[in-house]
Amino acid sequence: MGSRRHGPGGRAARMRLGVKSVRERLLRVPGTTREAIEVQLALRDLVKTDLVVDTPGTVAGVDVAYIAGERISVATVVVLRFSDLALVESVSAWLRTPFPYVPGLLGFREAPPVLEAWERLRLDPDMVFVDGHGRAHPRRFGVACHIGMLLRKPTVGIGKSRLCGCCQEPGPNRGERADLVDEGAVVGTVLRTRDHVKPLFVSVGYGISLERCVEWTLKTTRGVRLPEPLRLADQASRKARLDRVQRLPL
DNA sequence: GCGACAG
DNA sequence: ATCTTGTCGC
Repeated sequence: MGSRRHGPGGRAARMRLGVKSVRERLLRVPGTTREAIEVQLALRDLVKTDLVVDTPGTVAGVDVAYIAGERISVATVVVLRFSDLALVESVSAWLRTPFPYVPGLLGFREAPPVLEAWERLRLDPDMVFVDGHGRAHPRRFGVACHIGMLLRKPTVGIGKSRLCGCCQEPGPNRGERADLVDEGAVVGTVLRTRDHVKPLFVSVGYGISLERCVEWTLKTTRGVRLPEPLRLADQASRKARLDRVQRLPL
């Protein structure tokens, strides 16, 4: 129990900010892009990779849809049983969109509505899949890190297209991969989840290793390119969006 | 100055 | 992300 092994993500960093302050910074709507970037730089080194993780019992998928020219955000969280990927819970919440879309600052836009939905959950998922990059981000703090740190859950970031970094073309078959390298660092894995289909960009969101992220991504993907938690979240998200339009038309 | 740029 | 019809293919 020495005071030795406290890296950048440990006690020292938390004492500089305070865990409460971290939550506030993650949820406060920045007034400028400059301010948003400063928050990311202050929190990037608090992204843990060593949370205690057993094989998850349940896994969540989160996604956000937009209405009326993006003025309203509809967030959805689905929960699946890890063993058979059966859907066991689905909740949604809508919010006035808090922040514009700016590449690299997606977390400030999607975290508020996602938290709103998350708090309506009856279950407490063991891990989370987020639709967007984690550390495969110019400042190593993509939306998956933002949401993972907020929820304090092992989180995987899944991007459908590249935000930063370079990579070789992975082999053509499911399971084949290539490192995603940005400024000399491996920030993610370009992973083929289906034969001859465009690969996904997998990266650490929060709490776990990149290897574990890849493992869980493959274990939750069947038949289609996207992992089941995200496929179902995407599907439920569109339904929730339609429900919202019909109830409170614009 | 020009191109790149998650969802 | 969203706006949008049909269409080519397994």
